[in-house]
Amino acid sequence: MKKKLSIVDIAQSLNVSKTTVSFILNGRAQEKRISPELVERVLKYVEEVGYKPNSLAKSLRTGKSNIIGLMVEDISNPFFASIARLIEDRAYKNGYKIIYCSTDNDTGKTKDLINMFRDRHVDGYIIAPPEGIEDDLNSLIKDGMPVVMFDRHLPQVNADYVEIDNLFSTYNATLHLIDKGYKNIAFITFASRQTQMVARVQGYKDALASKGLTPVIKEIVFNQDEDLIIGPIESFLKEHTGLDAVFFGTNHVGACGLKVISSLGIKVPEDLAVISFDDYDVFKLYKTPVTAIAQPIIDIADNVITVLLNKLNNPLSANKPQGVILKTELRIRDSSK
Amino acid sequence: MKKKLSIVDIAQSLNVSKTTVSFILNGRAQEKRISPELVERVLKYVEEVGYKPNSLAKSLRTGKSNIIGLMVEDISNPFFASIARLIEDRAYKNGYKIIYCSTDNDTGKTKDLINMFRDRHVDGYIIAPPEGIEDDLNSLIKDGMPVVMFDRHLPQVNADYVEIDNLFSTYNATLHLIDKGYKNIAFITFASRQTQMVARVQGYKDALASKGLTPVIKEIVFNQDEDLIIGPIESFLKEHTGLDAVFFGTNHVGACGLKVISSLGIKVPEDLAVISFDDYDVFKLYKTPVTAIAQPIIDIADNVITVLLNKLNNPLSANKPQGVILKTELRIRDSSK
DNA sequence: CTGAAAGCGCTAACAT
DNA sequence: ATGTTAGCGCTTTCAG
Repeated sequence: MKKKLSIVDIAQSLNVSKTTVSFILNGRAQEKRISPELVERVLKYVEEVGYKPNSLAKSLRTGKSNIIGLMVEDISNPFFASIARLIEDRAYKNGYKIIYCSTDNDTGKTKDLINMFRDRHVDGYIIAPPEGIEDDLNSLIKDGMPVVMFDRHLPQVNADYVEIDNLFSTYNATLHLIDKGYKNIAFITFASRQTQMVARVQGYKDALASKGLTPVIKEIVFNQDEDLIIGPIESFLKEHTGLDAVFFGTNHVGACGLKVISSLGIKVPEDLAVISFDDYDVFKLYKTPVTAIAQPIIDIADNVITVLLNKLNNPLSANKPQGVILKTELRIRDSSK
Repeated sequence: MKKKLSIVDIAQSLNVSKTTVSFILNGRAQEKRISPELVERVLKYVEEVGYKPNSLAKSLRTGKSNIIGLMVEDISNPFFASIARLIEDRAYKNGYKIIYCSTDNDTGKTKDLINMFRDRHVDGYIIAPPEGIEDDLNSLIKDGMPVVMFDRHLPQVNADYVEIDNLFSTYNATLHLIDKGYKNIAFITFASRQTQMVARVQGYKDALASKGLTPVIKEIVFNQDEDLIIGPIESFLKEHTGLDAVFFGTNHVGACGLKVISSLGIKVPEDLAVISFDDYDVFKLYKTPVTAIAQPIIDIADNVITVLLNKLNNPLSANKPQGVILKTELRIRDSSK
C-alpha cells in the first residue's frame, strides 16, 4: 500500500517550499514571478511521481468542493436519467462532479438530502423540486448557494429555473386530437400540485373549453409499485366507456396506461386514441406507435448547467434569477390518426 | 448568511471541552464515562442551534468519507438506472452516499473516474468494469479499498463480483427457440470481450451446437448515436433473409433491433421470432410482446451492496473474494411462439 | 521569488 | 470524567 504523497513530500524532494509548489500547482506561478525553470521542474516531478493534491483538504481550506448536487424525482425514470446523464457530462467537462439522488417527490426525504448536500459542502444545487421545500431552498439561497430548478419550479422560491412550455404543449396536443375528430378526451396523470402538472392539466382544459368540450380528469396517486398505478387506470378505463381518446400526463403514466390498454384488448386508435407527455422507446415501438410530446432533453440539460456554471463563476452577479421556458415537439404517430 | 457553527463554538457556549463534545456526538460518551446529564445538555444544545459537524473536516481527519463510488456503463440505460436506484436507497439507509458516473465502457474515461473517486476518498467502489482497467482496480485493492464488480468481472482482478448466469441464460433461451421449431437463429449484440458478453455468445453457440445448428453472429460496435446501431442491424437483417429467429444480446440492441424490424415491416414471430436479453417496458408493450431474459435486478443490487457493506464494516476480514452468480428468468411471450 | 506559520473543523492520543 | 494538544493536507497572508 503505497503511501499517499502530500505537498510537503513534493516540496522536500525538490528542496523548495511547499508554498511555491502550491502556487505552481494552482497556476499562480506567473503572478508570483516564479522562474519558468522551477515551474517546469516541479511540474515534471509531480507528473513523474503521480502526485495528486488531496481535494478534501483543499475543500476544507477553500470552502469549495467542486461538487454539484443533483436531485431528480427518480433516476430510474428515463426522462430524468437522460437529463442526469447530459448534466453529468457537461459538469465533468467543467471540472465539477455530480452527487445525485432521487427525491421520490418526498418532501421529508428531500429535506434530508438537502441537508446532506449542504453538509458535504456542494457548490451548487440542481433540483426538480417537490412541494413543501420552499423554506429549505430559500435558506440555501440566502446563504448564497447557487440553486437551479428544472422540470418545474416553486413560485415562492426566487431562483433560476428551466422548464418547458407545459400549458401550450398539452393545449396544442389536445387541439390536435380535437382536430382529428375526437370529442371525449380524458386526461390521466399523477396527482400533483406541482407547476408543471398544473399547467399540463390547464392546457388540456383550455383546449377543450375553447371547443365547448368537457374535461374528464383522472388523477393517480404515485406509487413505486406499478400495480397500484395500473389498477386505477384500468378501473377508470372500464368505467368510462364513452371515451374516444386519452391523454397521459407523463411517460410513466403513459407506459402503465399502455399496459392496461393492451391487456384490455383495446384497439388504438380505433377504440381509443392515445397521446402521452414525454417521448421514449416504448411509445415509438408500441403496437400502434404513440403520439407524444417530446421534451428537448438536450436543451434542458444545457440550459440548466449553463445557468449553474454561470452562477458558480460569477458569485457576485446579483442579476435577477430568471426562468427559461423551452418548446416541446408534438410527434404525431398512428395512435392519434 | 448565518455563520456556520463549529464544534468549538458549541464547546465554548457550553463551557466544556470540544473533545467532550466530539465524544458525545460520536456516541462514545458511555465508553468515556461522560455523565448522562452532560450528554443530555450537549445533545439538546446541538439540536437547538442546529449544529452539523463539518463532514469534510471529519473525512480529512478520519480518512473516511462515507461515500461510495458507483460506476455503471450508462446511467440512462434502464437496467443500470434501476440498479443504481436500488443501490442508492440501500446505501443511504446505511449512512452512505453515492457518487455515480457513467463509464461509457471507455477505458480512458474510467481510469480518470477512478482517480477522481480516489481523490475524493470514497470508501468503496462498485463498478461494471470495462476492459483494460485491471491494473487500476488491482492497485485499488492493494491499497485496501473495497471493490465490488457487477454485471461482469475481470478475471485478472481478485475482487468480489455479482453476476448472473449469462451462459445458461442464453443457452436455455436458445433451446427454447429450437424447441419451438426455429432453426436459423442469429445472435446480434455489441462487440465486446467482456465476460458477460462472451458468456452470452457462448451459451447461444452451445445450444446450437447441441442440436447441430450453425451460429450466425453479428457484432455491432457500440455508439452513442443510435443510428449507427440501427444501420448495421438493418443491413444485417436485409442480407440474411434465411433467418427465422433473432436473439438480441442486450436491451439496447434489442430496442434498436425492434425499431428496424418495425420499419422493415417484418412480422413477429411469423417472419422472424425474437428474444432479447434484459426485460423492460418496450419488450412487454411491443406489437408482439417480446420474449426476454429478465435479470433479477433487486437481487443484484442487494447482493452488491451487502457485499460492499460487509467489506466496509470488516476491513480486516481477509476472507477470499467471491463471485455471486444469480439466476435469470426467461419470460416467454408471443414473439417466440 | 521563497519560507514560516496560521488556520479550515475535526478526532484521538495523552494527560490530568 | 474532561481537557490539551497535535495533526489530517492544503492555501494564503506576511516577511523576508
